[in-house]
Amino acid sequence: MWTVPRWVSSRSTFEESPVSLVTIPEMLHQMVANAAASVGCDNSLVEGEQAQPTQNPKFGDYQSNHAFRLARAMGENPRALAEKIVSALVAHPAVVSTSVAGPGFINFSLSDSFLSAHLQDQLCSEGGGIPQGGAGRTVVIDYSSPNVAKRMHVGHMRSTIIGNTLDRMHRAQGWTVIADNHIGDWGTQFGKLIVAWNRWLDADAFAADPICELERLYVKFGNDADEAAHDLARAETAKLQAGDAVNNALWSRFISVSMVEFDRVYGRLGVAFDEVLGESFYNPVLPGVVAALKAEGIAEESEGAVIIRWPEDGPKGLADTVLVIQKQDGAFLYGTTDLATLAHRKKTWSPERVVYVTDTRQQLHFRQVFDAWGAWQPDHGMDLVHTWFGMLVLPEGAMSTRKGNVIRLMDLVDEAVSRARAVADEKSPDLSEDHRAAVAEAVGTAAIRYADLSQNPQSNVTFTWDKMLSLEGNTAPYLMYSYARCRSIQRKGEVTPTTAALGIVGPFERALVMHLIRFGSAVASATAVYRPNLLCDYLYETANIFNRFYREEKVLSAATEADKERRLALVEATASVMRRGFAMLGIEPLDRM
RNA sequence: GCGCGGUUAGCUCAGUUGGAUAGAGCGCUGGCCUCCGGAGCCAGAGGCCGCAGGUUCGACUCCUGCACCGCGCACCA
Repeated sequence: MWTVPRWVSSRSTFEESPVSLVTIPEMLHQMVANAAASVGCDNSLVEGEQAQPTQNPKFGDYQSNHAFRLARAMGENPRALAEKIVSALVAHPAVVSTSVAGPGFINFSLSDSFLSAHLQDQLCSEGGGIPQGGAGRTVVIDYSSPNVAKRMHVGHMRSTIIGNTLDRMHRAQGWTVIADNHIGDWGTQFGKLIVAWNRWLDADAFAADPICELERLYVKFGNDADEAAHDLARAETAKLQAGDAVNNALWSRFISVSMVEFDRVYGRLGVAFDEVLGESFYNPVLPGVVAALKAEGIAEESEGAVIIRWPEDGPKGLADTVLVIQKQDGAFLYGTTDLATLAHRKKTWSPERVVYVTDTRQQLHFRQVFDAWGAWQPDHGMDLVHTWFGMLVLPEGAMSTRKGNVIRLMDLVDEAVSRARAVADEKSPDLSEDHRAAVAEAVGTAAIRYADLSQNPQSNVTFTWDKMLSLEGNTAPYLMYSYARCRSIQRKGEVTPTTAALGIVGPFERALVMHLIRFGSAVASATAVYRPNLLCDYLYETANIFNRFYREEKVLSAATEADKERRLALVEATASVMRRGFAMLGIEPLDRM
């Protein structure tokens, strides 16, 4: 069996590298800025700029737009300034040529040997070219958060998949990640469930499929409960909260059967948490939170409830809004829990950042919570991020248990795997039964993840089976197929690729190398804006460019041994980037499919 | 009413600090050699980037106004 080769740098020390730790866009910008300074420009007029890859190879490899920005700030003609800057550029071994184009673009062409050396360094570096900007830093990521006693449906999918991918992306960049599943395991629904359990439980049904029976009971309560049942439910909730032994035993049973069900889905989708601290975990400290907020003058009593109120001239978006942290009847709300959760996270992990992954409807809520927390703990020092995503709706409108149009996450996974199985049976009859089953599982679950991840998270999603489960075009199977092609070539190549063999001959090899060296910055920028779709785009392009290379250049039957070894090295470079990308997206790399 | 999003090809959607000729998938049309995997590749048709102004060397991108759609705004999460 082919194994993943270990890359060995052909250079003796990292210091000899012409690339250093600076990225190419940074390096080129620095050259331009130095030249600009030498002709009397003040670079501080424009901050935070970088060079960028060109759209079209005819403009060279990278372009700088620095002259435009300087020219604006200085009131000069951009084209003339660009020419002045270019004439002052200091020669650099990596740069083959520079030119001024159009109204003032400064274009660079880089040498092939520099580009392949850069790729070598990337492949030999610890993160495979992914900047380790998270080393020594801790982030808590809060995602998925389903409610106990109900099966997960496709409405839970986005938080789970996007959150898990952000989790993986952060880990790949060296962050210490605490993935926390803040499950909904507390509240008045348990009183109802206990009443329904006592009245209508079908023990056999519970034994066969516990969470299905719990759902039935909950729905039945909603449909059939009379006034007396509702009164009783309130009493049972009160008993539970007072620590009644029987109710507590039932409650923990509801939670444990729910967790078993959740874990089944998580396992198939490649999702795992470090902590599962639900709402109930914080329940004991909530009275203290409210008392503290009142004592600080942050919260006040109003109409019998305890609220936090923002004035008319309050922060943007919060003006004239209210957050209720304790109801008239004394019960606490999720805002209260969220504040207690922040306190716990600060005390336990002291993270640099806390990231919440929820849908758009909770934007106001988290602004309120973050602002209230800042007022309560002004020196907390945590960066609080709510990265929201758009609504998932069905073509016929909202999904609701009442309408009976919920699509369960497990059913979606089953359907995806079964469709993938049909394709595997058709396309790869030579693989064994077990092998095809494993391929179908990997392809089906990856297709679901990718279908969600490849969209801009903030767009709304209209759910359709065919879109969700497509196996052609810009989908996970396409990426996986391209990877399997790499592996197939390697299996048959019987030559261990080495970084020393890396090089560039011709436009297709060059395009591939140019793209592969952008991997790190693609990961970094996707993470910076919490948008996995940018990473999907990058990997889709990787597959595209590789497939073009594959079509145009023979690897195993290359004209010379040098061509073959060089191209085999490029194949492994591509596979290596894809493996790392797949790991972040939660896609299993398959050698055959 | 206030706030947050959205409006890009027939459909579903990308479009990173404002950059050179606005991209992809699906669908449609036409191709792919006895050679590394056809879940693939190549080519073509298809656009008033919601409308109207503004900012500037340059606007799908920034600003203002308008239209339509979605969501949120005190005791659910």
